[in-house]
Amino acid sequence: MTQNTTDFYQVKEKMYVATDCIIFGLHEGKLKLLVFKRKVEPLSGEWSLIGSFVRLDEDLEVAGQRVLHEATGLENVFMQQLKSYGKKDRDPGYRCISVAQYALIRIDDYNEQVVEEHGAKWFEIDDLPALILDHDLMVQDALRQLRQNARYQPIGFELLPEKFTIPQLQLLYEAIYQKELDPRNFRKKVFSFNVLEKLDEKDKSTSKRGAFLYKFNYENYQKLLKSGYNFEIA
Amino acid sequence: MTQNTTDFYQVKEKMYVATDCIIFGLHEGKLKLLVFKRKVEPLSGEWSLIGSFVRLDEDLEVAGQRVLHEATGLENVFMQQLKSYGKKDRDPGYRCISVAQYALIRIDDYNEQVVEEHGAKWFEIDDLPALILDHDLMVQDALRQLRQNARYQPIGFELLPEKFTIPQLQLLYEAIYQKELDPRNFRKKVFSFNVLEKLDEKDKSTSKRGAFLYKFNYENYQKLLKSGYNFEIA
DNA sequence: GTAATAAATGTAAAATATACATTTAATATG
DNA sequence: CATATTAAATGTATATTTTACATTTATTAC
Repeated sequence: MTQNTTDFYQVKEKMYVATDCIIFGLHEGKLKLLVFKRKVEPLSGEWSLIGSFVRLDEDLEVAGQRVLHEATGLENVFMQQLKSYGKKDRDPGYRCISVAQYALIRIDDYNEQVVEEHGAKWFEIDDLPALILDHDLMVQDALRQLRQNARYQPIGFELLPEKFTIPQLQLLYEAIYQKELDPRNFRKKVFSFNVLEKLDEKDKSTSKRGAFLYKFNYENYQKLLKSGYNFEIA
Repeated sequence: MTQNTTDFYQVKEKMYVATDCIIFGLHEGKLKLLVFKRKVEPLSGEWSLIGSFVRLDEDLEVAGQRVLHEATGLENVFMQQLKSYGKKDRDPGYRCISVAQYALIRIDDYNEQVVEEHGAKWFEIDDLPALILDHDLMVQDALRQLRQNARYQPIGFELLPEKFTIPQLQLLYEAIYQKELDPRNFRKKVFSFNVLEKLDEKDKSTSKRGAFLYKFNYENYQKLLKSGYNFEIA
C-alpha cells in the first residue's frame, strides 16, 4: 500500500518546527475527528492530521489558525495548544518538533465541500483509522485533555451552534465522556452555573413538543471563573 | 543595568527550538522557584529560567533532563511538559520556539553548592524577581498547571523526601494552594486514597512526640488511577 | 379527539465535605 | 520523678452535594 519512501528521507541537519491540528467536531450527537488523506510523499495516501511548518514570521497560534483555515475555510476557531512532540525519531524525514493544537468546531457551520476537496473525512471518535507518525498519540492526548478541560471550562459550547437546547448540550457531554447522563440531574447541574439564557424560541426538529433554545452568557461565565468556581459537569 | 545589547540581535532566518525549565522546590514548608542569573549577552545579569537549545539528536524530554542536570547535578527528576511559547518576537535575538517543562525537586536532596556555582537562587513563589523575555508568563502558567495537576495526581510527593510525615504533606499542599487546611479533614482525605504506607519510624525534628513517617505506595496509586479516581485534595 | 413522543420537572436517600475541640505521646525542666 | 510543654493524632455532628428514580406536559400526526 505505502510505496517505498526511502528517497524522501534526508539527513537531519536542521531543526524544523511544525504544528499539527486535532480538529474535533460534533455531528448528530457524536464527537468526530477530521482527518486527511496525505497527498505528498513520504506516506502519501495514509490518514493523517493536518499540519504545516511554522513560518519564521508567524506566531505559533497564528500558524494553527492558518492551517485550520487552509484546511476548512473557517476563521477564528476555538483552538488550544495541547503539547509538543519531540522524539528525535518521530518523523523519519526531518528532525521536527511538532506543536499539537486542538480545535473544536461546529460541524453544521462547516462547508462540507472544502472537506472533500482536501481529501478529508470526519471519523467517529471510537472508529478512527490508524494515523501516520505519532498522530494517534496526539489524538489520544487531545481527547484526554478535551475531557479534562471540559470539566473546568464550558468548552463544549464551542461545539454547539449559538442557540442550542438542553438535550443537545447533554448529548454533547455524553459524546465527550462516552457515558449516559441523567436528564434531571444534568439540567440541575447546568442551570446551577447560571450561564444559560433561556430564549423564547423552540427547536422542534426532534420532537413534537419542541425543546426551548438557550444561549450561553459569557459575562456570567467570566464572573463564575473569577469566583474560582469549577464548571464540572460529568 | 542592562547594557546595550543591540550587537547581539541578528537576522531571523532560522528557526530554533529551546527548552526552558521551571524548577519548583519545597523548603521549610514554602514553595520555591529556582532562577538563574544570566551570564551571557544579551540580557546578561538578569534573572532567568534555565534553558538550552534542543539538540538535533536529542529527544525533547532528554533535553529537559540535560538542562536540569547541568544546572543542578540532579538526575531522573520528575518533569512534565507545560506548553510551548512561540510568539514570533518573544526573543529579540532568535526566532525561537521554547518548550517549557517544569520540574519538582526536593530541596533537601539538593546540592546547594551547585546552585551557587551557577549563579542560581531559590525565590519564594510570592516574592519572585522579574524574569527575562516571557519567562514570567511561563512561571505563572506553570504554577497554574501545578495546582491543577496536584488535584489529580499525587504530584506533591515528588517534592517531599521518600519518607515524610502527614504534617509535612499538609504543609506542602498548603504551600501549593496558598491556603490553610484542616488537619483532621486533611488526614481523612489522604488516607482515603489508600496510597500511604505507615512506617515504624518517627520524625522527631518538629515535636517531642514525633510524627510517624509514611511512604508512598506507587502500586496502589496505579490501581487508583486505573479505577478512574480523582486524587483531589485541596 | 386520541395516540404518540420527547421535554420538562421534584424528591428522597446516599455520599461527601465541612466545621470544630480534646486527648495523647514524648521530651524538657525544675 | 512529677509537671509543663508541644505538636501529633483522632471523632462526630451538620451541611452540602450527588445520585437514583417516575410522572406530567406540550405539541403534532393521524
